[in-house]
Amino acid sequence: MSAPDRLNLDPIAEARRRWADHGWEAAADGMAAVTSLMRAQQIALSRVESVLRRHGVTFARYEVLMLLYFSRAGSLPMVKIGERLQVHPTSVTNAVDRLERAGLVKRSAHPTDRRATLVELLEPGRELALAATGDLNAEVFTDPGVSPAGVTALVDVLTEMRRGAGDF
Amino acid sequence: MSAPDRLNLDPIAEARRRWADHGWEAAADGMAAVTSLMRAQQIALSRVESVLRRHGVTFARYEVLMLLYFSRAGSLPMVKIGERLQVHPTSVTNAVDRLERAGLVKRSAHPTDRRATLVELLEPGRELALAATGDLNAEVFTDPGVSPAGVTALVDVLTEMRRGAGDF
DNA sequence: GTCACATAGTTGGACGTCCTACTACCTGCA
DNA sequence: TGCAGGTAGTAGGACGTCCAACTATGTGAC
Repeated sequence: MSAPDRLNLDPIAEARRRWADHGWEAAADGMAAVTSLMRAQQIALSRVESVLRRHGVTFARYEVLMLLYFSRAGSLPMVKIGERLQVHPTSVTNAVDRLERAGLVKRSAHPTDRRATLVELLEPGRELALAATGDLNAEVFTDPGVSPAGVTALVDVLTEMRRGAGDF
Repeated sequence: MSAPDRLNLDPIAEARRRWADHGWEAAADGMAAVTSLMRAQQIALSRVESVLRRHGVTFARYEVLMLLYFSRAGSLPMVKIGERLQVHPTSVTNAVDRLERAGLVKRSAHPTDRRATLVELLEPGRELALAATGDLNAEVFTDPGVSPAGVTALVDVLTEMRRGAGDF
């Protein structure tokens, strides 16, 4: 081939250029940021899920297990789980259903509020959480795919974004 | 209350601290980065979807429309769409099914490869893409929720991450 | 030329997320 | 004390994503 055998360009950089070319300069950077975020999350989630799959859980369920693991009593009301993880109540119901069916957690009555349901971490759940964390730490978190400086910058920017969205 | 009326702390910063306390220092930053990414994506997607809902499309389908809008011929093979958007072929089938049912795109035969299917942008799809982009630019992309410097830093870090993952 | 292998697209299923709607229960105000 | 309004949790449904499996078609090596 006479043309420089140019491999694929970055699709997001291309989109950003097209945005600018169409007179949308003011929005081009934001578009690139949002689109990058979508794709990077997909990449990170995929890496995480491939590790967790060996343990028979998904990231959503793993997060529930870790939340319970770190909780003082080893149990939390459903609504607290939803608040901490920033997900819809029905997503908590879904995750707890599956964790309970797998024998990793147990639902029990709240001692004072009969509307509420406590989710309690069972021993198999605790063991799975620790084992999965070991693998995640070794295979993903110690090298998340960006330089240490990039990691810091990333967390800082996203913290700003989350705070602006009212996350905390 | 005598205690400093401390509002909710950042759940991710808390998790990071717990990670360090448990002897997982080497992984704590990576964990925080990945978790931040998950949550920030959810926030961004939510903002985008709330705008697109008015136009009757989702972000996945909007991306297909824009890809066709920017394509030279106004049409692309399914597989090309999947490659550019980095999604599974079945996700493309799903999105094109719905776009076609809505009269926004049309499937047609590929002129030389009988295995392939071309997706062609129809006039209503082109108009919807432009109108939705106008709203997205005005309501999300011009102010994505982080400072301009943050936007640049974010895109840079995520580009590094995507390149490392073999995205382009 | 043929056949093994690769590629394009679809179908069916699992899973997570959200939304709407609904039941059960709690709480504060009149 | 009693009722209105808020809160906890669940059911059903829409949607996107992936995976596994399958059909149809293209291609290269023998």
